[in-house]
Amino acid sequence: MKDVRFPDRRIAHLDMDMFFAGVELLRYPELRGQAVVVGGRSTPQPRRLANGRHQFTRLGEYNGRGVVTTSTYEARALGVFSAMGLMKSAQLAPDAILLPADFESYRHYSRLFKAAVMSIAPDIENRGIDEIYIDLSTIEEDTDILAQRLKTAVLDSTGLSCSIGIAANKLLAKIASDLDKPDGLTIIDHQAFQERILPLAAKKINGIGPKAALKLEKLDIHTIADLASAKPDILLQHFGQSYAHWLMRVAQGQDDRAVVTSSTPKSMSRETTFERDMHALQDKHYLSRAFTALCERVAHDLQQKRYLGHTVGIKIKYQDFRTATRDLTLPHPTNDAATIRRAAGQCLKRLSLDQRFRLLGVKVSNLVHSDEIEADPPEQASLFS
DNA sequence: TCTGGGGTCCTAGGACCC
DNA sequence: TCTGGGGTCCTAGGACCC
Repeated sequence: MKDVRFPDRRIAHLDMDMFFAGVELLRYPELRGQAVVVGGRSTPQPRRLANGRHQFTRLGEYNGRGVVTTSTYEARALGVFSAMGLMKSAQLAPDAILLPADFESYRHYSRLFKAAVMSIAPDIENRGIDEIYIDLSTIEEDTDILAQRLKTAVLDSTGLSCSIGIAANKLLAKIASDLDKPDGLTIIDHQAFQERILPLAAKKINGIGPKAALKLEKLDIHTIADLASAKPDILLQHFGQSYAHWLMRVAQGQDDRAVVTSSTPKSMSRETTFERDMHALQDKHYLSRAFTALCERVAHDLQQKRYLGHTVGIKIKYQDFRTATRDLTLPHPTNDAATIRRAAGQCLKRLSLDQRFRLLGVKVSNLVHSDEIEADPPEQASLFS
């Protein structure tokens, strides 16, 4: 049975509700209903007391660098959101509970909810740990019933709620999933597009970030409706040709991107922000060890996933937040820590290191899967020996 | 003591090749 | 020797997303 609201495709976007914090609440149910924040680089684990209860860290006790990874709705009500500096959020909500992030656990629950969805609708596209697109076009089932079944499957498999948006394409499904959070189910047909999408701020569109939004504001374009009725000349004048055309299309709710069910990685990287800003000479020994450790972690990641990379790159973020990158393409792909370390060292020499920096990163890109690599050809020398 | 870590994609210039 | 156009790879930076 085709749903008349989706004559062409029927795409869902499923977004877990405050995912990391939700997983933590499964572990510490006594925190339910409280302002809880997950994040921090040096956040201690809660201590288990003799009486079986836990002793938690309060946000106000935190000292150091780091940002909020996620927060419960109660914490958001106090103004504490993802990506906010912990020191700043501590001023807003000193009594909020602070928990360390446990990505191992989040990945576990991520696998659970994705498997639950795939048991009903196999065509999913991963968009990170806590959200997916689902192509429902080929499933013969009423949209509302199908969506409810998906939500129930996710809840049964994880104990966590999610929000689902359904529309004729990914663009609108994504916006829709955010409209009735938490535990939302939002279906966007033509009428809902007019009534609920057009009045939204332009930056609600995935792909219009802070920079583009600011430029649009200056052109007196605030909502998606404003964007839809903007003069093409104006957009072409202020944005590149291709971005301007994309803006015009998305403002009409048009998007024909496919749901991509499999993809191969393009790069793997590791980076670290130091507790304090580093100086290349004064902190030479510490930095050398940290640099090598990053290379080893990248190499380990590559080996585990069975990839090799042709290009090794580094990233530095200076005191003043300027970032600089350098990279080097090698004659042969590698996943060897020492080889990566040597190449990264070459890159580092090409950067100015007189200013202190707060972050150092190592990246390997131009990846090939080890299955695709032929056995090493015989060395030239051996041909003549 | 504001501002993490892991990614993707796009643009643009220069080298190099045909 | 000059002229030109197209294509690909490499490098650096930046916007954006979760």
